Amino acid sequence: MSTRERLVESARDLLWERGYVGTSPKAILERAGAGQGSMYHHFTGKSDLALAAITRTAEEMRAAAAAVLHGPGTPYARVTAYLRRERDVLRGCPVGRLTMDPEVIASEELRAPVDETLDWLRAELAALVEEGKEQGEFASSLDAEEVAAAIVATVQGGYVLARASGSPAAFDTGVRGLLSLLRPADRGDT
Amino acid sequence: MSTRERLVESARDLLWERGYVGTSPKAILERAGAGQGSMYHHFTGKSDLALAAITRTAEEMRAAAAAVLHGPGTPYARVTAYLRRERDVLRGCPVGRLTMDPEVIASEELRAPVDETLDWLRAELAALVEEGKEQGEFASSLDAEEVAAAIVATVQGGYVLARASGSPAAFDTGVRGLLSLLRPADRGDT
DNA sequence: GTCTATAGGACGATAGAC
DNA sequence: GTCTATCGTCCTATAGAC
Repeated sequence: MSTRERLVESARDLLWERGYVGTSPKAILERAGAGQGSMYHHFTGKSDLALAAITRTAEEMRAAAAAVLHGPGTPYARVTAYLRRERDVLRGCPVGRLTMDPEVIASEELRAPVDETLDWLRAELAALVEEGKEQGEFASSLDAEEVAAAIVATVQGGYVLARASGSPAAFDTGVRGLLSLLRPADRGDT
Repeated sequence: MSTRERLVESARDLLWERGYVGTSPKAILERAGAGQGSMYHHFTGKSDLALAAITRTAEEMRAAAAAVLHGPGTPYARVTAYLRRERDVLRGCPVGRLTMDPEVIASEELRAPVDETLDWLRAELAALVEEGKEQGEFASSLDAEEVAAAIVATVQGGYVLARASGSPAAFDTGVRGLLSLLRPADRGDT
């Protein structure tokens, strides 16, 4: 792996773990096994490297979500698969956690990939819910955009509950609650 | 207000805005208009002051939530009132945001008030949902604990969506989605 | 109880050798 | 392209005067 590549990957790890404010260039360089010169050769500074890292993380997250959302099954089954897919729950969402970072939010450039990713996810889920409504799987009274926002919020908030309690169980409990509310009336399974 | 008091209030503001990692003693002192000696006289250090600040924030949050949750109305009405109560949405949740802070999560002492507050909120909502089930307002098939977790998660995740998009609207959209899923079948209003 | 002075190290960035 | 040296500032904490 090239030095540039190692820098981006190290920044991704640290951004996930400690956020932008909590991540120093020095820590990134140590993890990447590179000197300061390498970083300032490939990037203009901390924020430029962070942008590359965040952009890649956002891309990977979209790809992973798309794999499940565009998978097989009814809309409800695909929403379920998305909510239940394996997650490093206690590490939190590598994209969503950045919204709590004051310097990410203050920067149009750094916030953009975060916003776009969550917005894309919401739109994908909204399309899926809409499809479910057409097939009669979801109540026609539901607003697909609203329900999609609630789904994304439950996932993001699930990470908060899990990290607060120190256990992934809280995430799963919330997801089960949401799924029970979403469950088509004519189904009795779990 | 005493110097000690001003220190705690300044720390609360900055912890909310920038988190633990992003808040320096110097910034707290400047905001409080105090010298370093004052802080180290009243507290053993940054984490001790942060603990006092977090504890107070947690207490205030519980009191504010209790006022709505123990208010008048049916269980569904009270859940609605809780979800729709006025919030500084773009500032995020002063308690929940701390879960994204690596040093808060790493410290049993700092994490405890965060965990207890969210857990208390979940239990309060669970009791309310249970009450609603008994009154026939919520489906008896629902698990109160699970639904309560989904409600808390939606709120916490709503802050994430709002901050990502830079607009409080995303929070409200998610809340409307959750409320539509929770809404008793025999009701048709909004 | 509050102040200023100071410590020793980390912060983010730049310079210049190789 | 990568390195080390250095800059000026900020970090958290301690010392000691008042």
